[in-house]
Amino acid sequence: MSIKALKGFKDILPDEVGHWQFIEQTARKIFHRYGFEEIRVPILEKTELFVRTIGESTDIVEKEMYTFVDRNGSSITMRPEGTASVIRSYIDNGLYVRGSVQRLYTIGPMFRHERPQKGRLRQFHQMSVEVLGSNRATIDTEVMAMAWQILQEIGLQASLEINSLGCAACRPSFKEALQTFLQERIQHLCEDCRRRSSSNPLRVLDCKSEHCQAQYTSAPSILDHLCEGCSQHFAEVKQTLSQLDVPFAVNAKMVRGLDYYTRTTFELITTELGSQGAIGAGGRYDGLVRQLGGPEVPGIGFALGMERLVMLLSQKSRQDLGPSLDLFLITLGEKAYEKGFVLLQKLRALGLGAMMDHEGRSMKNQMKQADKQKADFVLILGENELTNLEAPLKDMRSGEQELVELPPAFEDWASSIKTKIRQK
RNA sequence: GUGAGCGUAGCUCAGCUGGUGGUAGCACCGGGUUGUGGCCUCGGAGGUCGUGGGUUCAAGUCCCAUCGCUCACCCCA
Repeated sequence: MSIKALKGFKDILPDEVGHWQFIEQTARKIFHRYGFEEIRVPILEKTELFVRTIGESTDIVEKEMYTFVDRNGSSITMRPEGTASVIRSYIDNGLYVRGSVQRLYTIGPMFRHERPQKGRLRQFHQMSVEVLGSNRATIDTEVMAMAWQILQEIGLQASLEINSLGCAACRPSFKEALQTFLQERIQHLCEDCRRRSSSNPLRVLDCKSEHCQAQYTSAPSILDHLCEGCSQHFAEVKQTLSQLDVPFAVNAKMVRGLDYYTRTTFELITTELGSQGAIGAGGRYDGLVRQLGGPEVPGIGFALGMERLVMLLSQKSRQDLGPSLDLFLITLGEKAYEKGFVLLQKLRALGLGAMMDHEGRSMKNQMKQADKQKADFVLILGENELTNLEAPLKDMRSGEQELVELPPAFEDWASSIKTKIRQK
């Protein structure tokens, strides 16, 4: 029995890695355009970090974390999301002294022990972004506009839904109103909603049951309970999103799975991935830094799900994004192979992408390899070429080929070949 | 955690009411082209039919168990 990868853990194979690189490169380019800097944080953290930030009674913390005791007896966890670690690092390293506003992004694997399905793995990858140190609504808009632009430049479509969850001042009154509403019709609700009505009432609004949703059409809306500050903030977010021509829809029933969110929350949603429609999501978390022992610093961030982006992209385009090669060197016979092997290395030292066959395959086979590797040129080196000191250089796109002189001094071959290739 | 579906070549899959594993497609190797790719054509190699048990003269096919994968619920990126 051969050894298989763990359930929910997947290899990203050479054939698909081009999509990953394209998405990452596009995103990095845009992050930098918006003044974000990369930060790389550890994959393991003390368990306490996630319990305190994400929330003790969330699904993530209750049943999805890879948590274990290390050899020293301390409880550590493989990060289930990125924000907590970045905030920890921000406080840990006193990054607020670098400037009052920090714009950070990080890309890497996250781990959640869930039942795998389409678009949901146990190890998955996120690109996540945080802005720390500003509570202006325009920052919320800027961040959403950036997420929007990344999708556009990758060539994907999604809809942006936004909501406001209020703040410590106004959310309690909404929670109370909602709970009263739920109590009044508790017997009409599904089992899950009954349970949630006391443990996490906001969550019921997200219920999938049509019967429950019918009830909730008349439920109190968080947007009616926002305090003046939150209300103004949300109004400004909507207004500036429109000014920047970012299309959005308000979804007053949107709830997020992490407890730390305040005010603006948003999701980027697609209908083309089956049941896992969120390809990106985030929101504001104004109390979080303080809560973790840092200064009173507001923050906002979001994460994009790499696997989901890759899936969308490969559904859309079948184009091959793999790397190409400058030259494939065909050798015929052992003597040519030996010379060619040294020449190959010289070509590479000059900065050319170059490959050859090492298995003594036929001419036809070597041409096929050149084609498969997307070589721009092929140089053919056999007994004749070695004696005549000239070799055919074939342009694989046009099919044309010309003889290039091979200088008697072996060392000069590579640069003369490079010159020929670069001329084209 | 709950439910459903599926495990046959490296990949995607045929295989009817049990009766000798498919000239199947893609990929791979070779020939057609004594030294020129993509297209075409001919040939070749490649399998403990997931595993274990049961029924039967006979099991890829039926039954049971087990492992694995997938999708959905839930949750979320």
